[in-house]
Amino acid sequence: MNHWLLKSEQDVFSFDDLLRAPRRTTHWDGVRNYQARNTLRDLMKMGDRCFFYHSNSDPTGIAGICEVVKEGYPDHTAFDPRDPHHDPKSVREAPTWFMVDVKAVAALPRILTLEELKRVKGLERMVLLQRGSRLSVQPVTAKEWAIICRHAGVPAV
DNA sequence: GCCAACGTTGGC
DNA sequence: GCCAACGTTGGC
Repeated sequence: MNHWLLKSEQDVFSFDDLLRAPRRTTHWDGVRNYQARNTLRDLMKMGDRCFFYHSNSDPTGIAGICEVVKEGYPDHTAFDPRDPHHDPKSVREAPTWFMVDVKAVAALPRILTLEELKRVKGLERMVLLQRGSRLSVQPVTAKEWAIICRHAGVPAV
């Protein structure tokens, strides 16, 4: 099983929004970056766990854990001219952009803020903490996952 | 293929 | 709101 981190702005779609969604599930649409697209399309597998991170928020940090419940499939919002994420270059016959479905597993007992994560030993090389890191879908190593779960006081599953 | 200009992300 | 870092676009 692999682990990932997904970024969302709290006031656009928060972890609480995911908890309130039907079946606590949503499709992770709107990603328009090729590296993140490759991860969504090729690497994220059923049951993989993801940290749900609030970027550009107050506070900024990891709010909860979710899991992949549907593997990569075309992001239909790219086909819709009225959608803010519309991309005319992506067509149904040859989609450019992909998404997965994720389901909420549990909120963390408290939000682990970015500031706090920066001080946790063992996370120095985490993608999230690298200078200028903007990837909205990114890998988390098994070690990093375990360290963060222990820090949050939740089982590392 | 280079690279300047531009738009976006996201921490602060 | 500012601005550094990054990815993409497009002229050449």
